[in-house]
Amino acid sequence: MANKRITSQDVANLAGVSRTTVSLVLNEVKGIHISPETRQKVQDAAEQLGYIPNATAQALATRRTRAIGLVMTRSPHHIASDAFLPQIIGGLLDVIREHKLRLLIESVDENHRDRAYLDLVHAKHIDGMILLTPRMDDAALSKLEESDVPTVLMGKLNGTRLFSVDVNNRLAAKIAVDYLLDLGHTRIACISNAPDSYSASPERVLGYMDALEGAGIAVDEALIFYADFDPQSGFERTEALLQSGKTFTAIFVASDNVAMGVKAALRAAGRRVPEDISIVGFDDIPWAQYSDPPLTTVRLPAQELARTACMVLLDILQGVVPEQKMKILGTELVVRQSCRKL
Amino acid sequence: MANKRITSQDVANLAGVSRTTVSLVLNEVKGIHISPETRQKVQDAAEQLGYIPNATAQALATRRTRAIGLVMTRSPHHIASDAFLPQIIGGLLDVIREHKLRLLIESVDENHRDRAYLDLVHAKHIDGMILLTPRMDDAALSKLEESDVPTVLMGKLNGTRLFSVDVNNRLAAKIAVDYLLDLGHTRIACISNAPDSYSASPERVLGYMDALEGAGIAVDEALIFYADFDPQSGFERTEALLQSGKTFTAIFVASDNVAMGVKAALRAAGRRVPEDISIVGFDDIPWAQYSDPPLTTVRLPAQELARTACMVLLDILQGVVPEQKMKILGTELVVRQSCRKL
DNA sequence: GGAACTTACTAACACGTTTTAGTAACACGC
DNA sequence: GCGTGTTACTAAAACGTGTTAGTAAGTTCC
Repeated sequence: MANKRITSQDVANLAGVSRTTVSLVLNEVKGIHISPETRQKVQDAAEQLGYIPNATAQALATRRTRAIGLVMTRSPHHIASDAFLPQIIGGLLDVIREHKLRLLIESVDENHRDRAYLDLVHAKHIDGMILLTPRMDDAALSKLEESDVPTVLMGKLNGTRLFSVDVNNRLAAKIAVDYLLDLGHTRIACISNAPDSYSASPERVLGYMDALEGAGIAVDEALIFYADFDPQSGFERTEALLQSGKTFTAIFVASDNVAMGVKAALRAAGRRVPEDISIVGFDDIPWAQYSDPPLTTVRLPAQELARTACMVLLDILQGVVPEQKMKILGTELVVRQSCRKL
Repeated sequence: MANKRITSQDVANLAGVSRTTVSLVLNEVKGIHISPETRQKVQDAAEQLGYIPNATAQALATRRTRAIGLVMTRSPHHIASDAFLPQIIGGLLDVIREHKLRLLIESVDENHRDRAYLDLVHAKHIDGMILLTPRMDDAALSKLEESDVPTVLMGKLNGTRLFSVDVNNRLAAKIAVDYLLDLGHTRIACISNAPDSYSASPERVLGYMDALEGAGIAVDEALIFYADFDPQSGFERTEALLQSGKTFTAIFVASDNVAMGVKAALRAAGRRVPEDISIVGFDDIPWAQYSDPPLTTVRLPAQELARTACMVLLDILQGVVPEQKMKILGTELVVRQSCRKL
């Protein structure tokens, strides 16, 4: 049934006009005069033939692919257990669909990411990109900054020229730890979400420190651990924390995903939540409210972040320069049942 | 810094050859004779200029976009809480990167999906597609079947001509319920993962029935509920189940994601897992092993499914016809601590 | 009643590649 | 010295669109 592709030429022939006219009518180019009758003829012909413009040819002619890329630098293993990814993709798809764009997912591996970012855009696969969880030590990023590739970061990066969308990680963490302090906890451990080369991680630890200092409590470095995104790493850090022999009555875990592992490790060690140990998480992934006990956590508006990042990128692509370099979205402490009053 | 795009013409000029030769050399076209010196000259020139072929132009000329689409028919809300999506994307990216392809994510909304599938391919955005959780009542699918668009289904669809990759949902469900029977349970409820228009859902319910019938237990329709992918729906169905007044000692929940809500509802009603109620899940999402108690569930090899689907699609794209219409991957009952012996 | 403008279109080029059809030069067999 | 092959390349067509520059006809202005 190899039905030949229908081109704008076919439409032109059927309508009895030139290909140019077809293009002008179907793209609703303004500032140009086409008679209503001709317009109708073209539309009818296109309809009748079921004409679908070839996106590739359009992209070549306009030098716009109408696609944006979501670029991740994490390993396939980390991607697979990222509870946020669906929310982010959901948010992006929302905006993208409205604007008739497409979404390309790319993961750039550690080794040759220096070229990869730029290549993506140079090869004209995408018009611009959204960069997820950028690392501060990423040399490739500085190349990106120098070029004029439309880019929006999800996450903060100190001293970058790039546009970004984020939450105030430090303040949100402080509020979470303040909550534990208010409940009377004074020995509070901290397990951060990721290695400290990922900007959100040290920010959240700083917020943890801010809270302690605000309460006049000395920070004990031995109570601070850095996990690695997934529950397993939370499990391991918690084992280390328990074996350290340090006493503590609460843990601030800067990632719900990691907190899953933390809770499992506590359970394995016979410590109950919240009776023995209180836990505050971070992110409010969809499973946080269904865990046992329901996790008290900081709600990070993942979908909103994605939506906003996408809208900023679209602005840039249309030549509109956003008024602010960095957009900060609000967070909210969601109190559930994983903490108790001392 | 608007550094002009470098084209193959630039490379040709620098190397002192024609554009054709550049193309022949860089694409390593075989069956053609180019002297080693010329070959070197071209490669040097390309290297020196940092030449990156324009993917759009290549796509137009070759009529291959080197992109495949992951198409979902679920709503943005469901996408956001889909614990599988990251695994699937991870699996796809694995294969795709090896083959220097790209991955396009598309969600097709309920309303106008009749055209949407075909348009994607006709517009030449993608060479082929992987369809996630297809619905049996999807009229658009039959149009897809008639066309010769390279497509692979993740999930089973009765009587389809399309290639598909799946697990044996029915058998896997039977094994899960057999396990509960072996533990001595006889009053076993069933909460399926999704409405029964999604093929996996009725399959799993059938497996549940198979097990009961195999044990000589009559199926009680009042113990069977259909959830809607997310934890919330599991919560609600469980409330309904509890209010029905029916007695039961175990629940087979055909989705870990839904099981999260089921457990929360049981907890809210004061029923403990596994002391009062045993639960077997399905999927083995990354959080199943970290829930409290760790969830006994059927491991569904999500990444492998995605990888396999992708490889089948690539075969089709290269003109290789897979020997089997349907590839079935194995599942495995992962026994943890959410069930007790009666 | 001619210059200036507007309307309604179209011819032809541009986008950057792949690929087909060729060509020129040289070798080989007889 | 003439066909036949082979080697090493190139000119030009093709892919399907967007867009610029132009044209012919009709209208308005004074």
